[in-house]
Amino acid sequence: MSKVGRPRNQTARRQALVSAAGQAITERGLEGLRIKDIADAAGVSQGSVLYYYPELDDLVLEVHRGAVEGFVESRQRAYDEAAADPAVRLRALVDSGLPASPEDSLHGLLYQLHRRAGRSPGHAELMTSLFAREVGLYSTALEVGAATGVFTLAASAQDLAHGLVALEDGYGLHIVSRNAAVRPERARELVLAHARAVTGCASL
Amino acid sequence: MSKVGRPRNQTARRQALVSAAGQAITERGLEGLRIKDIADAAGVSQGSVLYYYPELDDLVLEVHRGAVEGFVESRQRAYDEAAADPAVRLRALVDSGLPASPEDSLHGLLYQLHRRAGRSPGHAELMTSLFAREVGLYSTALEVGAATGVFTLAASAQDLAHGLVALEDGYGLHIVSRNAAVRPERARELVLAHARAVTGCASL
DNA sequence: CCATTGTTTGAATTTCGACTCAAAGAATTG
DNA sequence: CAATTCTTTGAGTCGAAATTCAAACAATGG
Repeated sequence: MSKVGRPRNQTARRQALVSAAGQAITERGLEGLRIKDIADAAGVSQGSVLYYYPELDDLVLEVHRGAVEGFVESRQRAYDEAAADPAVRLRALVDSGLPASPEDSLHGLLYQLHRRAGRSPGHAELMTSLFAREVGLYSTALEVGAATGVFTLAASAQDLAHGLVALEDGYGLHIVSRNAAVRPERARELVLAHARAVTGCASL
Repeated sequence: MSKVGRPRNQTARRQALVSAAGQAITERGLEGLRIKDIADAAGVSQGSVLYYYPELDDLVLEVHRGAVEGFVESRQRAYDEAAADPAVRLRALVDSGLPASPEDSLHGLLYQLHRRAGRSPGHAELMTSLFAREVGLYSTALEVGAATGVFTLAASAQDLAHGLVALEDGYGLHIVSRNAAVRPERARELVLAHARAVTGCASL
């Protein structure tokens, strides 16, 4: 028995491919995604890509999963690293949620991948999960603020959190789509103004 | 001179092709768009499609233009046909701005086409123009309400209008992407709640 | 150091859809 | 109706990218 043969580090290779695919999608878009690009970016042959991902859709789904994970973690980190003051933390959340420019690659990638959601249940699930987690972050921030008396919420934390995430998504969509009327700085100001309004916290 | 030959109704044919292309995009997505599908939907041969649109991108741009135009007109109509009461009119705008279901084809089409904006200036321009016109509609509604004393605006009509459009876009994106946590009815309620908050108009 | 199995390659093949084009069909003018 | 030009067709060509595959290349166990 036990002819192990050669149990290589498949996970490492897979990880490299996912990262390479993300890069390729960022550069040429989902539509223009070619196996060759992924292979080149990862420094392997086309055959290797297919060896690990006979179904290319699985790879794209993995890219999506990775992007969602990375994004949520970065926001969680922004929240945790901000000073404990609820207003500061809420502001940190807002700052971490908008694309800094039309070239912001993580946001660009996420919007690209979200488009698949209408057609693919797997992607829809990831988008749903991202939304839920972002709502969770905002909810917590709002509730802590309310509990400490810094915020006076205009509605349930849940509802307000939904609104903030949707607002961010709307502005973000316009930013990455190069709508000249929506500049990142302006979007940030408007989201903050909205946050100020619904929390009754002037120091935001 | 003057051998007119056969000046057919090119515009009618073009219009038919644009409509057929819109249908094809709705069904298979921008990525999967094939000349054959357009031809089939229009009931002509592939050659004819190329005869009128040697550059397929031009056709897609035309689809986008048509979708934007149709959407803006439908909202304008919704606004005009509502009773003159500012609150009723604002509500009509909100109602006409959200997809009624994940299958809403006009909204679906628009989100699909907006994705090209990041990569194509022509599409970016259309998206920008749509945004500006929607903002215009909301601005007017808000200003009329403020002038008649029905609304008490929490900020400039411009800024509030931006916020309402972005909010709609954000929720709309989740709806067409089949995010189960964002139901059309709920989204509508939340947008209205936001409108109520920023206008101080309880009867909204 | 040989046997076994996992991995990688790249050339050959297949697939699919865009694009070409010559010929046929239709409207208009005179 | 003859001449002219616009329109339509669809079979054939072309090219790009996916997919296959047999052979070469490790790593590990014994």
